Amino acid sequence: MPELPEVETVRRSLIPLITGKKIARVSLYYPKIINGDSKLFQALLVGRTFETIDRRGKYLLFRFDEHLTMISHLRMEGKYYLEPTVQPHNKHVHVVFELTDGTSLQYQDVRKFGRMQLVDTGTEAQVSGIKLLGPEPLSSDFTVSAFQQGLQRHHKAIKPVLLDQKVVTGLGNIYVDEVLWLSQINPLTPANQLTLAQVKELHQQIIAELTKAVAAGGTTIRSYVDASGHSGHFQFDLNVYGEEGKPCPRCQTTIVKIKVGGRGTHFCPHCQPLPLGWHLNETEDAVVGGAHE
DNA sequence: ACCTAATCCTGCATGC
DNA sequence: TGCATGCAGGATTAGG
Repeated sequence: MPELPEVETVRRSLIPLITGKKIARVSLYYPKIINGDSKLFQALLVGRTFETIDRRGKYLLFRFDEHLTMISHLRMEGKYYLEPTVQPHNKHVHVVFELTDGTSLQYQDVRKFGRMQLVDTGTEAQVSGIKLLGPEPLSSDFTVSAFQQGLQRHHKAIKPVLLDQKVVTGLGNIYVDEVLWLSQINPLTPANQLTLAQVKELHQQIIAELTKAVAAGGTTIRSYVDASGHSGHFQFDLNVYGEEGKPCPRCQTTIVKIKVGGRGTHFCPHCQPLPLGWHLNETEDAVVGGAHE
């Protein structure tokens, strides 16, 4: 599931493969991947040359000549790679960008959740999905005070607040669980109840963790690979995600998995104690209230 | 305005 | 073995 480090790794690995190449034709095998008019999408890309790729949060921004930008979100399992021919690699390839040199850039997405759309370069910031994104966590915009102000506006649990991309963008389910463990903050803690010390710690851990994960080429769980087919290495640095039932690397207490905001959530009940008033019942659901029956 | 649940999809794991 | 069921989840949308 690509989060910021994986999307960034895709961006970096894809740039040298496609820069300067020209599109001869676009084949669509699942038009729903395209937001807006899919015929227009195909027509506008013919004759365009890839210039570079930028990134905003988890969105890739493919830059072409003629002020054209293709916004692409990989969602769960989207992948790009270069094929030596124009034939689709397999049944999960939904978009083929045929290049004038006889090769093709192919987009594969087993779950068909990914989306692409074309905009005039420079207008991408107004597109829904990008418009409301919070600061880039690895940029100077992501300050402690901006982070604190963002958290202050939410009284729901910190986990869904970090997932919704508005306070800070780029974190997904894996890295949220990891940074909360690193910061020793329970995922159910109301965002506006974090102490200043906790906000500072979380801010620093988000930056440190994402920086390390980018350097490791991302995290490969299930299926992620970059544009050259390489797996990431950061899965070996995970402490809680997917580790339910195993000992916490810090205190040896058994890691538990619960649902928070509808998402699987891993944490250490000792290092990340539940907020006041919460407890886990026998099926490890987090519930509010006393243990009385 | 706020929050939760359902939605989209497929592959894989589980259970009978 | 085969079939049904459930689970995974990012972002959007529908509903309360």
